[in-house]
Amino acid sequence: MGEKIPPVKGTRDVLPTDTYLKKDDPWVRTGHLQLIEQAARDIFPLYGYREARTPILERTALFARGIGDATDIVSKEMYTFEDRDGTQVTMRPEGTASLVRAYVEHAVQQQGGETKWWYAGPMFRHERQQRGRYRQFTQIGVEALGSTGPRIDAEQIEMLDRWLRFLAVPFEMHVNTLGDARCRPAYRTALQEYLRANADRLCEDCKKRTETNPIRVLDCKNPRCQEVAAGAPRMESYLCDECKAHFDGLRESLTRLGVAHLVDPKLVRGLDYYTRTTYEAIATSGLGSQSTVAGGGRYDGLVRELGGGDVAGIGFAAGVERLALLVAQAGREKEERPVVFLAPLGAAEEARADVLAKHLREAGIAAEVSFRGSNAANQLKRANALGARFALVVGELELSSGRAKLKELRTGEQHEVDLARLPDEVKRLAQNTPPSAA
RNA sequence: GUGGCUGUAGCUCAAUGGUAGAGCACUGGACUGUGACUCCAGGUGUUGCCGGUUCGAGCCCGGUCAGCCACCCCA
Repeated sequence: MGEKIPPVKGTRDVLPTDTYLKKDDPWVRTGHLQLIEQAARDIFPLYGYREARTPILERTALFARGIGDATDIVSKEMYTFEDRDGTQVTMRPEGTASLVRAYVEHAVQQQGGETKWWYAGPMFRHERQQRGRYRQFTQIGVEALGSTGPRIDAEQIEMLDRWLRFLAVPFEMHVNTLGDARCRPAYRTALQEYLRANADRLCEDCKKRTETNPIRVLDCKNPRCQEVAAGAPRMESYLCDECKAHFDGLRESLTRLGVAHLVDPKLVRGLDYYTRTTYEAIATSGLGSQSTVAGGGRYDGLVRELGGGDVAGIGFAAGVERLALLVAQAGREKEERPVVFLAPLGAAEEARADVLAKHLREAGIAAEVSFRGSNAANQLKRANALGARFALVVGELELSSGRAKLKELRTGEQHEVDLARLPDEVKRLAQNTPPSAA
């Protein structure tokens, strides 16, 4: 026997049932992911977003330039390697850069108007894993390109709000503004000067952050740093007129659309490309310290940075595994179970059952046949374990008479049916008695 | 990348340094053709891995790997 080959660290299997999963595994089933994805697939097109699929593998330069060299993601978390022809390639750590590359590559700007895309797929970051953080994880995200005003920001935030509320996830929507290329530098400088003057009261990390990413200091969990942060200059008072108008417009729109939100001046996003609007949906319970369930913002300079025109954009990305943890806790899941379980008692009956199953499936009814050649009791036990709604025992009597008893497992009630018309009979009975909630 | 905690059967867990066990689940039977309740029977382990201490290690020690939690960062 060969040795067992373990999975790569930080990667996980998602399986349809959890009877073989460990109890303290904060993990989820395929059904949880499917519920989340299906909801996105249903809701996003209502807002005009259409699906785009881009490669998982991209040139390293795309992320280095798009996300920012100095960010943690680019500087220490990317899965990067040299392709056989010498090209430096990276397994994507996020989706926005790729979508913008595709937008530029195909000169989508020439079509005019807004471009709204959504995407779903695996992302890779080499981080130490913990609850809600994995090296391969899944994001569902959207990007809206070609519009500068705050109304589209509000529409997108309302869409995220609707999606999360449909999923019954407990969350709060936080919004903030980071200013733009004109007013952010002035604020950054003022903040840095303030932080340097108070460096003796900052933690070691924040002393570094003062130079690399001073806005992050505002978000530090260290109580002493928070005291310093409390007295720091505020972005609000440095916003240029345009940025201030944009933020005011966003909040008005959100209120008009009925989106509950709170302004969070400490909301800072880690990627370099964000300007003006930033927002995050933060879980209020159920997750550990990785409680951001979706985050996004405006990136008005990114398209130009990646070789395109002067095109504004805004998008968000949601962590599907984090959502799934919450959906699992709420007990919500897309279920797939057989409607009819066929239990044949001998070789001739098995042959007939196989064909009966085919007829049921042709009629759109989920059917499973036993392949185990066991007695009726054990096959019924199997039908019950699978959660089937009906069981049909096929024996000599049924073969000769062409009639059988269709047993409803929840109630134990048996209905006499004509095998030649089995799909119709099942449909008729399924209508009369609603499926059990269990 | 740093720190803490934890690794025993598919799962949940026992086992004063002295023969590795139970419950659940699974499979079969009681019931030669009717599940969920009941009863009976069956099997499984390189005690994560490597080394050390010891007459003897699942237990003690060191290392390592993995998982979880937190820092950091982010989805």
